[in-house]
Amino acid sequence: MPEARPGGPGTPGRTRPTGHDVASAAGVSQATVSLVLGGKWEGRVSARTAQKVREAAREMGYRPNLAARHLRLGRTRTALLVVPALTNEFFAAVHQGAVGIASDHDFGLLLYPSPEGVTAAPVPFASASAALDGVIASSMAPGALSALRGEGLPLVMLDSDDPGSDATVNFDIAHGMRQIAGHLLSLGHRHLAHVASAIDSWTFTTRADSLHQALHGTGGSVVRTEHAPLSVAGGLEATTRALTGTTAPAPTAVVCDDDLLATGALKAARRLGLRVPEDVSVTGFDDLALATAVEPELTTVHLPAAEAGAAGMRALLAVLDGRQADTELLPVTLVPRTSTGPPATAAR
Amino acid sequence: MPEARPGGPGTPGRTRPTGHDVASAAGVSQATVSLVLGGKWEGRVSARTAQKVREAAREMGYRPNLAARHLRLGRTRTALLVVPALTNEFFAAVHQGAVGIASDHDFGLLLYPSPEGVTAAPVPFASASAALDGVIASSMAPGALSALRGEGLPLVMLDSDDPGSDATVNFDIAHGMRQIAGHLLSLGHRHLAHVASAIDSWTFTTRADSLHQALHGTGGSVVRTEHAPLSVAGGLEATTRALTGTTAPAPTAVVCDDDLLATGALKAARRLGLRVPEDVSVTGFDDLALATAVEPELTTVHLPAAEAGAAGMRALLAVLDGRQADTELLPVTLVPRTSTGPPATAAR
DNA sequence: CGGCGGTGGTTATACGTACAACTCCCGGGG
DNA sequence: CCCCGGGAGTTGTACGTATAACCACCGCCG
Repeated sequence: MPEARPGGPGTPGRTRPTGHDVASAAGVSQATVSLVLGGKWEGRVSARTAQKVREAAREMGYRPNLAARHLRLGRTRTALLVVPALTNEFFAAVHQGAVGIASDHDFGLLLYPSPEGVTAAPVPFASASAALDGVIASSMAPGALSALRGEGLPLVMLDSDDPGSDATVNFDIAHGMRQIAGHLLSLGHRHLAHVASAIDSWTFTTRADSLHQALHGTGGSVVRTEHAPLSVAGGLEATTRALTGTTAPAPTAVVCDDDLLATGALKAARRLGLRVPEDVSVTGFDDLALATAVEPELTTVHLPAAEAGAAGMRALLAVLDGRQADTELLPVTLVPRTSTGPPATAAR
Repeated sequence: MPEARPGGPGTPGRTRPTGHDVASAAGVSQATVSLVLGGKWEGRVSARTAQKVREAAREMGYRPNLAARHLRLGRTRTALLVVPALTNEFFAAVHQGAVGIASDHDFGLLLYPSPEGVTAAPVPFASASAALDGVIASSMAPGALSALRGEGLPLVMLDSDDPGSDATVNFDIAHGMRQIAGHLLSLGHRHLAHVASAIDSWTFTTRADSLHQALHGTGGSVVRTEHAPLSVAGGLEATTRALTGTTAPAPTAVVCDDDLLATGALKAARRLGLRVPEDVSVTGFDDLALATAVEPELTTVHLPAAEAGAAGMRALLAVLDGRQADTELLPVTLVPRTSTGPPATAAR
């Protein structure tokens, strides 16, 4: 009893050719088509037949129906990338890196930009995308991924110390902060202000810890710490507090947790009538495009964001292949620009 | 003859429950499960049975297999968003808007960030994602989508005049440029420089045309036009050329095609020893976060990028529903900030 | 001359869902 | 008393693919 075509009678247009169509065009069976196009025909199909099949497929513009393949194989070749707010250029770069590797391996990459900051609402799976082979989560709080955990999906974490993941990709933050500290110390700075993110995530606690450890036993120290939401406005306010406070030794440099905060710091200095870097030095972190857009350009630490996305995707593919995927630590580099210089009171 | 489970014997873990599992748990047939969970059981299944089914489904954590559903229905509830370079915050916002609407309607949204500028390489479909219901393309040159056209997929274009699309969403650029022109004229400016994008796309030819039309018959005019790649560095160079040229009446304001160029213009002015806005005014376009990050903050035109993404997704859904989806024109608003002011030589 | 292995395919499922068509049961009207 | 209608489910496909299992043919060896 023939059933009405799901496409319905309202679809007079072209229907895409299937493996059966290719088969009859080439005078073989659908199984042979699948074998040939799947690449595993060595010793099962003659070279001449294989050629005939490939030709027919090309002429008809055949492309396999992914839904059918996914159903058959139980895998979808689709991964999900979870990031906090894609409007931060950093995560856009992460995505770009990941999508590059993904499409190299015929993988689709879905993107879930978590609505708010790092400790976002749990990722909603019941809704859209239940057909995933794995997940890459960037800078997410462990809690936000509890819904994921239950799915038993392979999970790769970027920039996190979550122990529940199958693989991890991190930046060498400690080294970056040592570079920042070393740079400022060598310029003659001893008293630093730290403008830190108010978000209590591993990403930023690590940055704070690394800064303090880098200064340990060097004669330099953080004389003031201010917390701020991760934005230009936040950096402006926090820096204003840090520079107008009544700390005994006034800070001669402001170390910021990222470039947004550092940009705010530049604005704060200007409004306070301070010149950068003559009166106060400012450093950022991440090396966003913003760092070279502002004046003076920011001394900052470059994080290879795209490379992190790529590494995350590679790690996920490795896990899906059953191969071992270990923790990876990506190198970072200091980029000295014009927002830092010797303090006016340089004691040399 | 029972076949080995595709998952293979290497998967000892949990397999997800299927509609059949739910059916036997509830003591009904799989068809009934599908009916109830599909929501179309009115008059076909008793309320008590429906309740039983829903309960069983919830307890077992049942979620339908999307691949199977897609195969059966011939639709995938997945769309593709094509943007030029996601690292531009503007397109990140477009995506955010689109993904919001998409997930409201249980749609997945794939993202294809075209590697280079607007007139990018044709979108590669043979590779990753052949299972799409429709495409939204933002600021893409018509040529880049030729591969798409052949697919016969529903296509919504953002910020383009491509006639081949099923629906279009545009910004009211003409109004924005009239606002810019009016603002500068009322401040007393008569001689303007135009720093335009070197990219020859509808987006930017429209901006140039609108500027000239807005000035027509007002006494103001563009005395100098410089083209530049769409970046801060490009804006810097082009503005330097525009301000050091030997045009008879020197421009007192620089109108830039977007905020990146305007940021470059600020840097150029500073390097030439000109104060903004006392010696020269600068305007941007788009109202990126960058506009308030720089000093002085940019007078610019706000484009509702997220709303455009949302409108595009809504239009696509409408087309897929067989409803008519017409061209939509989104309103834009001038945001006066501190990068504009009366010219020093204000002839009033 | 019979059997045997290899070459070159084909046939038959099964994946999980949505839905058309069928079945069964029960009450009421002619 | 028989048939009809409709409520409540069930049975049977079909979507397009990947692959296990089967099979026909041919040449060759013992």
